[in-house]
Amino acid sequence: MTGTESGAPRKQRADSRRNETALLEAAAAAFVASGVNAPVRDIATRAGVGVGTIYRHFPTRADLIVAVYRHQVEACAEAGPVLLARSATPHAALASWIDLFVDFLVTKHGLAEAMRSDDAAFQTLHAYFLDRLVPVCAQLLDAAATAGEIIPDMDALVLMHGIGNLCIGADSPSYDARLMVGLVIAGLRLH
Amino acid sequence: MTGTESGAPRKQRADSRRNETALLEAAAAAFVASGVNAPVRDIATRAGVGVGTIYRHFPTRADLIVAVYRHQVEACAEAGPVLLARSATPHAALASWIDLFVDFLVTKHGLAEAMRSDDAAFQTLHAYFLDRLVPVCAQLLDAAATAGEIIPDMDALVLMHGIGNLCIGADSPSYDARLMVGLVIAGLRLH
DNA sequence: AAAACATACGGAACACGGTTCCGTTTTACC
DNA sequence: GGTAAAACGGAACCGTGTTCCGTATGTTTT
Repeated sequence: MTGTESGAPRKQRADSRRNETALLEAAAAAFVASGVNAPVRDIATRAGVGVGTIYRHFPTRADLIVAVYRHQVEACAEAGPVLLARSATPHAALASWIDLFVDFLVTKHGLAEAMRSDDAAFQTLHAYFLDRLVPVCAQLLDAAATAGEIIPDMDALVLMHGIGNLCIGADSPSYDARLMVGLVIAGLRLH
Repeated sequence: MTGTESGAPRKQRADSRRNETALLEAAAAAFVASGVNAPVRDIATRAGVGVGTIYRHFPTRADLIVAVYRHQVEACAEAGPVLLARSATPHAALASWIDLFVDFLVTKHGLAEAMRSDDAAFQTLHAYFLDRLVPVCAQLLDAAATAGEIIPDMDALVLMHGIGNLCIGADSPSYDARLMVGLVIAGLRLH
């Protein structure tokens, strides 16, 4: 008989919790060292666990990435309204916020690439980033449009997708992601 | 006639030439069906050859891609001066030319991704595209800058790199690469 | 404290794609 | 024809992601 009575579930085992935090730290270190595509085995070794343990805690790579960067994404999301309130104009707020977002992306080797992957395993990543950040971006766009500073009806999802793309390969010396993003922001302006 | 110059190399074997064209056709078909990252074995099977034969003719995947798309890249490169001569303004020529380039990229599933890969195997691809197209773009940019239509000193390499990036994932229904490229072009304008 | 049980672990094994290597076959030339 | 260079095929190898299951560990019960 399967005791399906939904009573008090056992609390998570101590070793499980330990391994989870060890994995998060190991993954963060590996991401810095080798980018977000660091081999699974590397991360497992760093954390001193077997590969199975990774998959048990983070079924897809995206889950791990989300877990590692959650705070930073949250910070970025929360910065939106703050910037809007404090900036001279909505357009300035938008530019500052996009700057934050770009900073975040370009400092995470390979994250921008991963963001746009259509691999099913990255669905979670995609979903999380977009769910969290697109509304913030939309708010900023809306404020700037209402103020007559930029073209109306710009789709926040498309814009973020495009900015993410522009940040791919940002560490190449012959490329300048910020310059390109700047052109996009300039292109949004009414003139 | 049969030049018997000393050291005259044997002419290429007939089977070799046959296989090369078979491979080009097979690769073109595979690229259409599965994108430019189609498995090597698939291409070999389509062409009815062994995998070794692919590597003998095209040491890297980039070599194969370049061979398959050479005509189209040439056509794009040659269109630059023509557009410049025929368009109302240099800026219009630039916009039209970039449109051509974007068309080329978005219709080749996975090509934009491959273009930006820093994998050593794609060095050839990178080099060929840039060698062939960047000067054309630079000429258009220069003409438009001289005419006072756009900001001066825009680096053609950075611009093409960025446009290539924007075309990544262009087949996603929730994205619009052309819209983003349009923003960039608008951003180039002096205002 | 020990038994009983659920939970979590480790890492071998598998899948898959790129790449190399070498014995065999085909072709060009004499 | 004969011979040697050129080219071929595909098995074998490597690096990664992913799965699976016998074992170990932690928790609860007696």
